[in-house]
Amino acid sequence: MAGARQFDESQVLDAMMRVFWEKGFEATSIDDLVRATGLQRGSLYNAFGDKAAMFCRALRLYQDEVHASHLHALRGDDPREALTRLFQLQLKSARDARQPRGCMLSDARRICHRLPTTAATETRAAADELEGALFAMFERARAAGRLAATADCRALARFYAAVARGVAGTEPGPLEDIARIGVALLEAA
Amino acid sequence: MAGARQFDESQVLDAMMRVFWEKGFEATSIDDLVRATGLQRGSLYNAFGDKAAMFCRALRLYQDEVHASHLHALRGDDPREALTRLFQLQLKSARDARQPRGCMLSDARRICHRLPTTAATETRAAADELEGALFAMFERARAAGRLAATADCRALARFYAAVARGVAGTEPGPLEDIARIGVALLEAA
DNA sequence: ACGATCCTTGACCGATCGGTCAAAGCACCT
DNA sequence: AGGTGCTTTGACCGATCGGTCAAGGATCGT
Repeated sequence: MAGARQFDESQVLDAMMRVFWEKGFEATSIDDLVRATGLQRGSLYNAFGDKAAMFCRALRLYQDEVHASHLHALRGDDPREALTRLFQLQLKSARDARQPRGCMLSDARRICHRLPTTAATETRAAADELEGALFAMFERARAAGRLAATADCRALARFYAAVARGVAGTEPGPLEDIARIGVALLEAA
Repeated sequence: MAGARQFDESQVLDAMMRVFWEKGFEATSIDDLVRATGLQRGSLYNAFGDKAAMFCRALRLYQDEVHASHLHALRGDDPREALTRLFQLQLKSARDARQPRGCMLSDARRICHRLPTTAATETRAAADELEGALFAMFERARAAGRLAATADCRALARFYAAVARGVAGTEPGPLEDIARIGVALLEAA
């Protein structure tokens, strides 16, 4: 019954991530995690620490598996292509019934003042990454002449980051509309 | 000590609304409401019913006091003016330290599947009102020739509703940027 | 004056919360 | 073979959760 680890840590982390992603930090109970992972309470605490630490590990997995692809979509210096890629990723997530709706990061950001200090700063930093990536992309675009020299890259980044936050939980149909408008408006400017 | 109501119901409702607005439905405990209102548990339950009913009443007050002004901002057929008014309202809220950050409605929308049926449908309906008001405004604008005849009013409404959701909790500085871009992009199109 | 009715109060309920711990067991090192 | 060090297990902890209720007091109609 014991001696060495009886479980695959990455599988367990994946299960924990899905629960936190779906229900958020506060609404997720340890019993939820027990059910989802198949592990016992003691094993969870022994392996990860307390609830905040479990959330942190789950959040880090989310960053690596989900958020990283969003940041990667913003590569290059063509804002139209970059935004299209980002919206396409979000559309794919929205259409995938296996994936929880919403964004684990922006949910975490909103409640991070109730998290322990280290978890809070980590969450804040991660949540600000998208705006940073958007800003960098717009700056590359301006340098490449694909954006007016007078364009306010910071403001554009903040705007599209707000759009990205705002589409969390949206159904695929409306999300298609939003993506189309998001790209069209940028082209018009 | 008793006999007739010892409290001003509207004052109590206002206090409850602020708590629910700040912390959300799940993270708000009855004891939080007891502290915020000054009433005892029994009085709260006697006056309003259960926690979901308290939330409903608070949400209705939010609609009347806060959300209604947002819908009113979208009057007329000039999309530039309407959006500017909406963003100005949000900026004013963000600058007002007495008001909680974020939007009680979009927060409620996200967790409404955990509410009782009646509260859930009420919440959903209220949360969809902004997109409806945006749609109506864009249609008036198109009829008045202020928007291209080919403009997709539904898509535009969905897009700006997403922006409005996405700015929840944003600091005044970034919000100014977002408002400026939001209006500028529409003008360019 | 006197019930009837409503409100307030504070104790109380079972359930669940996050977290702990001793007992027991397996695996590895020497 | 026999410790040693880890994991697993399930019972257990105090705190808090949403919700209830009997007791008691104030107000009103009659």
